[in-house]
Amino acid sequence: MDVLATYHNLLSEYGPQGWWPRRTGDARAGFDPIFEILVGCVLTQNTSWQNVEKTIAALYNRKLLAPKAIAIVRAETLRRIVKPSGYFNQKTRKLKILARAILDEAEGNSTNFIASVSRDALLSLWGVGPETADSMLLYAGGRAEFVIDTYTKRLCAHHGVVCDSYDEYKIFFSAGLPLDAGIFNEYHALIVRWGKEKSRKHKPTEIIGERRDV
DNA sequence: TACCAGGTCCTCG
DNA sequence: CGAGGACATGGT
Repeated sequence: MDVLATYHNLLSEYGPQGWWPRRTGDARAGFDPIFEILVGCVLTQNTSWQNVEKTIAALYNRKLLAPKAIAIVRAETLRRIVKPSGYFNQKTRKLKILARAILDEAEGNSTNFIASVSRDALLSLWGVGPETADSMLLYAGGRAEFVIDTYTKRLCAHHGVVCDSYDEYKIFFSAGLPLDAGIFNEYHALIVRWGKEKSRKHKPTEIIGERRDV
């Protein structure tokens, strides 16, 4: 599997996917666009983005897209808002913990937090595993950390590549690409797009990308 | 009606 | 350490 060639093939097949960061950048009161990304990373764990959007919109409407607001809002209130995203008990706790970390370690400044936090520090937070940590660092922090998810593993398997661990997949992709956060960002989004396309019924898997294996 | 969705944690062998 | 189960809602 040629990692870079596969990227170009996916990009030409699907075009840019327009993930984070978004362009909505005006800093209205109670709205922190970087924090929104961090929240999205948690909420989308094993959950469709469509469901996550309901929660993000509700948080926005209630001016809760900021660490301080999440830290002080009643857990029961937050639980109801998180509900459409599933796992609402766990995710409510995860958001509270994340917000508290940003307050404690960066005075509530999400941009400073994600710019200075180590990957290990993120992983030490309850509810942040390797994929969530890398998503945060890549999409909120603009750092070149490749994100591995189930679709990524499927794409590899599709090309006859199987690794033993998250870290091995990550090394496999990182080693095959320029260390460019923009490429990592778009590539992961394209892989998700590919995975969705592929899993659709009535639409058999198409071979996308190189097959220089065998 | 089942299965799946941009995973993680906990428990057990 | 790896496998297996729990967590929960909404769309198809």
